[in-house]
Amino acid sequence: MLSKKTQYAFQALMYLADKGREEPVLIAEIAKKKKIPLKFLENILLELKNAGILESKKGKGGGYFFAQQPKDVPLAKVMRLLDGPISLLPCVSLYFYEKCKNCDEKNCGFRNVMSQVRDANLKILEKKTIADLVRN
Amino acid sequence: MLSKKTQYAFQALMYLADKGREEPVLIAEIAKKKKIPLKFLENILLELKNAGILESKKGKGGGYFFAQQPKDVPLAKVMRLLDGPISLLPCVSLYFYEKCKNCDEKNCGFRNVMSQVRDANLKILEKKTIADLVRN
DNA sequence: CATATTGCGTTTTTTTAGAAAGCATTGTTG
DNA sequence: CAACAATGCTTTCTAAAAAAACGCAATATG
Repeated sequence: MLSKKTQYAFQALMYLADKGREEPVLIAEIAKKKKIPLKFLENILLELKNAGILESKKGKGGGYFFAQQPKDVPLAKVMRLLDGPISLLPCVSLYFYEKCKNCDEKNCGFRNVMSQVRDANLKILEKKTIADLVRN
Repeated sequence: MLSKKTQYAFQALMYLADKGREEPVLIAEIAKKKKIPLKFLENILLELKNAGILESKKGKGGGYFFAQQPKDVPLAKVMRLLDGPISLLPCVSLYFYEKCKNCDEKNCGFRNVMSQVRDANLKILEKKTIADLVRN
């Protein structure tokens, strides 16, 4: 399951995508509309900013907005950023790989199936973007 | 990611499947061979037994063995039992469904994509069984 | 300068994962 | 039936992670 953090992130991103990139949106506005704890959301948005997905402006008239187009932000990117691996096992992860002690990879039936699962997931999550979440 | 618990469970099930259903295997043997903490494994096997996947015999010559054929135990069953939902969101889960507050399901783009992900996962995890993990 | 807003390190609280302990129960065998 | 060999089950502990809150610093605007 996705963590609350990642779920909140998607809610916020959908809200921002819906608003367009023209004028900044207040953290407080997003928090209120999407019912997300303010300070928690603050941290989430900051992470999204540091990852280059969002941009922010301080002071009056400030707020958050997309740094790139929503259609260029795959869901997989957001999930990896906030939740870590998409794979079900470390030994099949592309971005968070860890060697599997005690198992001869390549001949491990378990690993093979989990690779299939990863591929099936990525096929969707790398292709679908934030833009796909907002067009109804 | 799968929890350690579920990973251990699959290791143990693979070991048992490999041994055949004829004679019981000691918890201690599995724990040693697969390097799983003994008492933790005890609990895991017990859960698998209570779910009807394994069977056990006490006393001398006792141990664990499959209650049904490994080819009749889909991976999804084990995962749901020990880790809960396979879906990424409660509102798309078939077995652990929870209503999504604040979102008009059916028209929620996020939910729709997550449903696709769930289906892609289940297509594999419901079809593949323990037997598929052990044949090399 | 006053005000509005994000930035960010710290701390707190809650939940979950992982594991260990200990005794109860059941089965086997001589 | 005694002794031993296993699993059964409840409880407890610990550590890590997730979720959230706090407070002040930094920065932009008018």
